[in-house]
Amino acid sequence: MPGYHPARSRRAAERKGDVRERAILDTCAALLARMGYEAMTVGDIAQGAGITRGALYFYFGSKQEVVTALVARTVEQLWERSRVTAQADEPRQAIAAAMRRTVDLWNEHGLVMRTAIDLSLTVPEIGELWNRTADLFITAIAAVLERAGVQAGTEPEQASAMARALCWMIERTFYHVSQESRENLQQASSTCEHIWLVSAGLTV
Amino acid sequence: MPGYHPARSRRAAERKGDVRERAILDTCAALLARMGYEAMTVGDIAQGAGITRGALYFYFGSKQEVVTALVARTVEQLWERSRVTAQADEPRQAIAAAMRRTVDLWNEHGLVMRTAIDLSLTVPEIGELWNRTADLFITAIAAVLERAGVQAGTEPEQASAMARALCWMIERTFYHVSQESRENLQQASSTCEHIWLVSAGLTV
DNA sequence: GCAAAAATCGACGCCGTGTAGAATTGGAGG
DNA sequence: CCTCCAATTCTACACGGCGTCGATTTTTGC
Repeated sequence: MPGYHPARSRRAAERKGDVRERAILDTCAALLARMGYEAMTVGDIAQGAGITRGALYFYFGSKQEVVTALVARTVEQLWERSRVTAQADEPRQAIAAAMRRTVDLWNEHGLVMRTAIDLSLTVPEIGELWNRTADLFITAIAAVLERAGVQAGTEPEQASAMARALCWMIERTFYHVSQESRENLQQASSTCEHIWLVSAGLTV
Repeated sequence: MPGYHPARSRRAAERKGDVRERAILDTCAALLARMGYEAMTVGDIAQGAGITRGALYFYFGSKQEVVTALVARTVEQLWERSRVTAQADEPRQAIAAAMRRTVDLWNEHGLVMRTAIDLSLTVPEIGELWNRTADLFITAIAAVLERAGVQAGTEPEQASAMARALCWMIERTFYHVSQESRENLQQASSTCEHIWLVSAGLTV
């Protein structure tokens, strides 16, 4: 494209900075795993990415912004995947499939998801991101419940309210158990699935 | 020994320091409510308690220790109360009573409990405290499930595993909703109660 | 009333954050 | 090849919070 006008901004095409930016986020994820949010210092991230603190502040305004970007990157993958996923129409299968996907999700992104949950309170930006993600799940759960015969609505015994509670149950259960072994995660998943089934009125 | 610096050791009855210590914890709770853990500085707590930072460090070794003490104080009240509470023997009533007590609990101590949950990861001491508290609840829930006919055991569809998931559901639901209104808290409680009932096989 | 212990203070050093401005690189155009 | 502008990087600095130390004042026990 000879007549290509970049006009402005780094978004032209793969500047050096884009690579660095990714390197920073990757390093951040690694350090997050190794020593946790509090202990991780901006200097550590910079060093890990092969630059100095000063250079890092060219890309991100603060430590929080770095982590927010990391969470955003991860969460967008989730949204992407959930948009693609087809909805099975038989409730029992839908529930089983959903729990299987959830296990994969936490196996792959457990660390970042835990961090997102931890920082939801202190970093409003991350809280917003995570809320939107949770709402996706709640809506999906509610849809399954309704298809299984639970009355729609937000009253305590209706689909929306129950979906919200079930979502928190799953989130918290996986949050805890994903810090342990994968076997436990599978077990916990089965338990959640069972409660979800029973709540949908699908008792054996 | 001039170099002797006890961070926290007194055991004769009601020294002046005991009053101060309580004042510090009370101030800490107030500040926690007004501006949250991160924003709250050791200087703020000291000032609120009418002393200087230096003096505060005579009572507590760090900001974390202060909050840990606050959580410990609150949590001990919970243990006290749960020990006193009689166990109703009819499952339906037991569940209703438990949820009623949970609502009271979160209305009264919601702030500190939320803080405890938030800091469970970063402050091991607090995590330990909160885990022990959660175990109390899990055991209680499991007992009710078993009395309602759910098979005892830790396999996915047995009482212990289900109790754990239900506990996390309740914790997380109340955690979120206790930051909002009391009406919502009542609603959420009903939802949790319903799911608990259904999980116990007590449908309608 | 008088030592010893308890409690308080003010100042210091450390570390991490975020900012400013100077210095370097890299690629498009003459 | 040289130049210029923007992108990128660095070094140095100021700020603020944390935890420590030694000195000082207040209580407490006898």
